[in-house]
Amino acid sequence: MRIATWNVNSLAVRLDQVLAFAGSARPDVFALQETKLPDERFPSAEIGAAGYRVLFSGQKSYNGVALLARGELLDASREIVGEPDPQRRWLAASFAGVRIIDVYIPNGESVGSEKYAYKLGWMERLCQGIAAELARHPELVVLGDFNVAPEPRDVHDPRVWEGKIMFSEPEREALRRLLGLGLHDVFRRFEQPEQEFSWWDYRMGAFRRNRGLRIDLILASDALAARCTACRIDKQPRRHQRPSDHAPVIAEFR
DNA sequence: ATGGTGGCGCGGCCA
Repeated sequence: MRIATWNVNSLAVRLDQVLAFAGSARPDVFALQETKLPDERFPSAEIGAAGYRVLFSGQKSYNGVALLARGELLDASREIVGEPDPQRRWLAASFAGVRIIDVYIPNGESVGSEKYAYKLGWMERLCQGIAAELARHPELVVLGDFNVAPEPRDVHDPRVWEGKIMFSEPEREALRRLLGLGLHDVFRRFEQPEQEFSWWDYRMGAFRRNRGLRIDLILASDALAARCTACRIDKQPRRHQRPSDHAPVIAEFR
């Protein structure tokens, strides 16, 4: 099974890039974030014509998550259990016996802001929600845009980013608590190039200078991580005309 | 340098 995740920063703008990537990488399950589309505008027909079934949980202008799959998606959930949230950031479903949870963790704006408090609260609720899902589904993947770089090697310059949004200690601690449920960042189970990132700011030539962060993650439960055979970031789409600011991440499971 | 680039949608918010 091949699983991919990509923050597309507007599916309306990036639909052709999504279909091109799906056609070449051919993921069985493809999680999208920041679709920025209300459900009535979701391009189900175009994606269906490419051979994917779809689930989506969108809103106008902001947020929005979607799951594309080459087969049935069962037992869909659009809210963390017991945690209604008007911001569409969670979409879970089961595919071929594997629980797939697509998340778009809040950005948090800046350390100490109201949005930062919302982010830390959301991550705490996420941890509870994933614990509940894990209790029912031992084979589970949590993937998406986490808006947190786990370790210094996931940041182009840790001295610059220390204490900043996406690399502050409370955010990394919240991510460690999530991993502590029995999840594995599968990217780090394989040899990887140094300075390998998944997001680069649009400004200041950050991509050209590889000033990025690795904030797009695929986390697998113990049972599933044991079956992971590869994980990589595909930087090619970030080189396109009108790119997303994120690159897709792909993992293989036997 | 509180900048800069991009999406949404048409002023200002969000990332």
